[in-house]
Amino acid sequence: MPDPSPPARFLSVGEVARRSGVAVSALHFYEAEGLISSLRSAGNQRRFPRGVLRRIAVIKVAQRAGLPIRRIRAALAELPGDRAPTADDWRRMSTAWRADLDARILELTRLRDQLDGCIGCGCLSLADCPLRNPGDRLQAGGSGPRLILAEPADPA
Amino acid sequence: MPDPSPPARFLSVGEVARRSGVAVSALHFYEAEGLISSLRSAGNQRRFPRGVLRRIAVIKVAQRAGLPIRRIRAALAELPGDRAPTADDWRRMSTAWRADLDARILELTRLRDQLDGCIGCGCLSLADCPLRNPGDRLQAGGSGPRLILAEPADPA
DNA sequence: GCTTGACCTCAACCTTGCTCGAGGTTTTAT
DNA sequence: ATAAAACCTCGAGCAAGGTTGAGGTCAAGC
Repeated sequence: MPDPSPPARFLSVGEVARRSGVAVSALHFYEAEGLISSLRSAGNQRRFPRGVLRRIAVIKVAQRAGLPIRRIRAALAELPGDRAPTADDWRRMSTAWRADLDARILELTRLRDQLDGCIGCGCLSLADCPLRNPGDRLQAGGSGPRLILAEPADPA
Repeated sequence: MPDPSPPARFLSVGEVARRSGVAVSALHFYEAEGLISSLRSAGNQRRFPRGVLRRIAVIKVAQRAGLPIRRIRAALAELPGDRAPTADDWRRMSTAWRADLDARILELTRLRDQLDGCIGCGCLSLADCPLRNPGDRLQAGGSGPRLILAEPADPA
């Protein structure tokens, strides 16, 4: 085996766990989900290329941003598995995620502003409160006021 | 039989579902979780006071803000079940939620700014990248994943 | 007075992102 | 050579926030 003083080219799952702060079970899970991949030793133990640490860092950032595994997998699939990612690789990925982040931030900010506007007004009970009609979702109805306060049964 | 013109004082679960846009099963769930409550008819069917619609509106807003059921239940517990909530009731509740929203918005915004600063730099692989060391160790990832506090990332 | 639809309870299942344990093998240290 | 630590697979379980279905009851219309 190679001597341990220079950084080993491959890492065991335990080392990756220690260095990344991610549990071994999570690494197994990530591999099963296709977020990371490994070679196997003669005895069937995982051997991760060092680049896996960077991939895991990416995964953690993406999770902070609230992205689901599917999206992360899709993004990572664009990154090269062998060579180090180029600046362009990062840019594409982070740009896509920025859009997600922007959308989430915008929604929360709008909600907060509406909450501010509604503080103390109690208008949640009214049909025209912006908080109650986030996306202008108006249920289609026949005739008459078909908002929250409609009385008769009105099956679609 | 009661004439249907004046709004009935009590609503069946189906009516509440229709008017609130929440599934009957979810209403059962909310009741089991203590978010809403009902009386029962002679035949054991749920009869909701009209105020339940407002409570459900509150629940939906809180969920948009990303609050877990526990927090929503705690907030609703402060609201009067019988009389209509006062302006002060709303203010207390929305103020508390605003703090949550602010925190979430702040975290996402910071993440976005860091992502901008790191676009193309590839520095995720380095120990001093701000994205890799959020400073605050709070990285609860939504629902499901447990809180994993930072371990010493490669101190040796 | 019967049929239909809305309602009841309770239990099982779903999805996401993992963790935990059993039972067995490999690697490492002495 | 051996003991301990690390690793393997596979299945079950957890937590949140519900949905779905079975089996049975209630209420309303004709």
